[in-house]
Amino acid sequence: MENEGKGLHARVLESLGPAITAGDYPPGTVLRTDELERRFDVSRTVIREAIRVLESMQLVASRRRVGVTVRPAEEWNVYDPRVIGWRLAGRDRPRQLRSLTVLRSAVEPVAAGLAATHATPEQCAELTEHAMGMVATSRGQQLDAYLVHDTAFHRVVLSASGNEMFARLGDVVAAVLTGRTQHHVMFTDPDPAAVTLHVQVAEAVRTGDAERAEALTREITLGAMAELDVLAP
Amino acid sequence: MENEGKGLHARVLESLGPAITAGDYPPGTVLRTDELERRFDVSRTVIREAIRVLESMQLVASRRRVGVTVRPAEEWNVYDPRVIGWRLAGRDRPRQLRSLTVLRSAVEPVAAGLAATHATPEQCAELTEHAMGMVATSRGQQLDAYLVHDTAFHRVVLSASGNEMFARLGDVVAAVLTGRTQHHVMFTDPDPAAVTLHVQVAEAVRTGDAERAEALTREITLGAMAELDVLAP
DNA sequence: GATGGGTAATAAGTATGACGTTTTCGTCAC
DNA sequence: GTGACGAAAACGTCATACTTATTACCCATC
Repeated sequence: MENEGKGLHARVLESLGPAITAGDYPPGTVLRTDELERRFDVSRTVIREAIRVLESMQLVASRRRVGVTVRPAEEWNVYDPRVIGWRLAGRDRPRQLRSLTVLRSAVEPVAAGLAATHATPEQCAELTEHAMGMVATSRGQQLDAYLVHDTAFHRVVLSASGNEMFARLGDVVAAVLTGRTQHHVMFTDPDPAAVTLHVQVAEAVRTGDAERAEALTREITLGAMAELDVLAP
Repeated sequence: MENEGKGLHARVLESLGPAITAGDYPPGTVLRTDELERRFDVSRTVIREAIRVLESMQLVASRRRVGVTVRPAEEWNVYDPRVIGWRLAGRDRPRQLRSLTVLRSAVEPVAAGLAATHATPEQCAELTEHAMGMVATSRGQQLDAYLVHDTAFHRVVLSASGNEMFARLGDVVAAVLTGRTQHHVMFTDPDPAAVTLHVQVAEAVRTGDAERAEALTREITLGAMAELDVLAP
């Protein structure tokens, strides 16, 4: 484990969080703090702080005289980056990947459209740079390098939209793209059509063509949706 | 204050959270725990638990020898319901309202399209029911009753999409709609065209016409975006 | 036998004092 | 001026005692 230097409560969190989000504790399960104390061999302070964080993610609810009860999945803060990470690492990774891809397909086109009217010259430059990078690494099993440019590209688009809520989805998109690459088994090069679309998006944003940027990005995300049946069965 | 029966740490949270998200403490400001102890007249335990929660929202970072430092707004967990609530209640309410409306305009059309193929008969019934309710309350200063049906309608759409990430945005949309009504000064009745659109969306979802449901919902959200300049200057 | 109230048990909430640990900053020697 | 060493400051952890809300059980009453 790499739990050095993070504080004990973080260690407890990294154990309980994944377990709960993986469904190891069905909704309604009660966890008593003194039991957790013994299980992790830490003080009440530590357990309580971990519980507070889980509570703030709506993963559990703490009630007097009854204990810490696990809440049903519908009530979780599914936008919490840690919850997303835990679920992506756990059992229902396919389900989570689908959810995120659908979310992405809704958000990114709109973000690209906004970027076309809000992007700074620097952001436009970054965009074309990464699009070029994607072209350069799209052949010959350079999937790792390709992924770097791909995630950077989409991060810039979301950021350039000027909407803070969109910008914060950069990590989500990065996770989806990384997940896609991991499952691609490192053999097939990226779809050339997709690469071209990215170049065109960069151009549309640079020229301020919002409608075109949106439509092109929608094509990209539609492609991601199409891959989904192979990717997350 | 209505902080009865919620625990002391929640009281501290409800004081610090709004203050931080309102920008009362510029990024980099340090809060020392012993100072907070005295300020709120509670024990370290309570302060520490509140800090842990703020830390999990990425509002602050706690570092040894230096204290609890306020993080820049770009790093906040802006999807945390409490953060959203605090910001909506605070100084940059207009900004937050814009962000959320844009997010909504991206998500809801896609959600409606998915709902057209995923909605259960019960959900279709609820949809038409609330659309009818909107029609019935759209005239004669019944804005409160109208709002109830409006929020319920959009909640069902998001829920019927079958995407958990969309479903969790129900509260966000409700907040936006409520905010809109509050600023409408209770004099002008809802736009009849918008009401008609809702009825048509309900019908499109019921008949499984995804494209139509999406397009109609996009018109609704475009209307919301248009209102924005008056609403959140 | 069902109902209602009171009481005791239980588990979380709070307070406090002591100690550990890391990080920073200042000082001192070189 | 540079380096290393050490002390101080703040959070981190632990142990313990005490408080409080909630539940469940028991007993009396109807």
